[in-house]
Amino acid sequence: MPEARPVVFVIDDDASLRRALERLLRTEGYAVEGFASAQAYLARAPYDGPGCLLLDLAMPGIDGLELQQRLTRDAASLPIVFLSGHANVPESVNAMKMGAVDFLTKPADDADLLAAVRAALLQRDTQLAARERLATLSAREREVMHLVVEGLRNKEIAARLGITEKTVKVHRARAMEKTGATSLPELVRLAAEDSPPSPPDRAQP
Amino acid sequence: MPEARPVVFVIDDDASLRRALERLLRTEGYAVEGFASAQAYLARAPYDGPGCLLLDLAMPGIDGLELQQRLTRDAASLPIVFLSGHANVPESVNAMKMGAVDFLTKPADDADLLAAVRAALLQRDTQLAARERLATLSAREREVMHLVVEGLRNKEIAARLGITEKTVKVHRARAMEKTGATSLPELVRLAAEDSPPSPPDRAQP
DNA sequence: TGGGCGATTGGCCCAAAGGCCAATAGCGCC
DNA sequence: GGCGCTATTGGCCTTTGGGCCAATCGCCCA
Repeated sequence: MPEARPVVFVIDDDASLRRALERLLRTEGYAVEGFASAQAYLARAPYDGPGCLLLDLAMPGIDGLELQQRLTRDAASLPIVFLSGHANVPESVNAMKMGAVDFLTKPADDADLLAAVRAALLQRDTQLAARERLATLSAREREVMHLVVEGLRNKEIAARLGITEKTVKVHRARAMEKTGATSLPELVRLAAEDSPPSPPDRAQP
Repeated sequence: MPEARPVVFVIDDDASLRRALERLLRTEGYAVEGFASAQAYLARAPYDGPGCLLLDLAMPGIDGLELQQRLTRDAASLPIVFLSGHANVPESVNAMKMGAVDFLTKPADDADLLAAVRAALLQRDTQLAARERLATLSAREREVMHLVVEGLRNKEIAARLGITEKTVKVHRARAMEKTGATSLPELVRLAAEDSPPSPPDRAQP
């Protein structure tokens, strides 16, 4: 575990603001990485530990909303807190519909900002806990798990996959064991936390 | 079924705007009820059919956000689409965090408005479908269902409730039958749609 | 007071899910 | 070639979950 401390990725073209945010966040015990543009962030080596994004809306090149869209496409993306100076209502609403954790306006109150970051990191923790447990599953185990969670009986899954019911039982048991789920309902909820690239349940524009 | 057509409740203190919205919505085939204030809406006989709210933010007396908070407290509330003239970003973000379906600004494009209403009604349909199926459950059946969904085995539920495992089986079977769930995972998802007074998963301010 | 409904329980039996031990086969790596 | 991991399958036995029929009891309503 080289990454015990959560990392806040600050993406804002205003250098002085970045520095100010870094100071604030560091004193709270977070690791911070600043980027002057979305491109710079995208160029960074992928990160999949605990953390979140603190993202400016208006930036030269790729703007905040566009970056959000790109990142949200894959499920492994970090929760995003927007921080913007001259945003309008439609932009902020869109960002929220796309799954942003919060949308703050500059100048933001330190307490609000830290609260939003905490909320984002909490969300990330939940995400990671689920993914971590699902990560050790083999492809076949994951496949069986999904069918189980859809409500198919072992017999049906076996037919669907062209294998024996016995084998299904084995994969199913391993999936339960590896994920640590102690009941079917628990597995159902865990699996739900899996694939969800789409934000909660709101309509997409 | 006296209420086949969905009802859009328009709450706005601007009478002429209300009339315009009514015209637009009626031509789309919706039933419309207009109110000049939140109080007027609250005074109306409770409605639990298909429908949604089209709500102005700034109004004398109880404002839109406050009404949303009151309504959101109970799970039976209708989905809300905000429509506001001079809203600022924090207000709109709060509304979204509280579970609003959308937040439009005046003057709103007809197409956007109708799209938002459609999304809200769709959400309502899902809500209703779940509640309708859960409505016929007796208190005991519902109680057992919740424990089942939490992952307890029949034997444990029996001990918890101080009754026989046999009885638990009966309640469980009835719950499945009444809700139409054909598998445990299905029941889990159905029950999740039940109690949720809290908006999806975002942080509450 | 009789009927209907929900809560409880029993008995019987069958189907589904899980646990344990063992064995074979294919693949990639040391 | 051998080791380790995953996929598959078999057999056997136990635990759970469900289905069917039947019976009591308490309560509320016509």
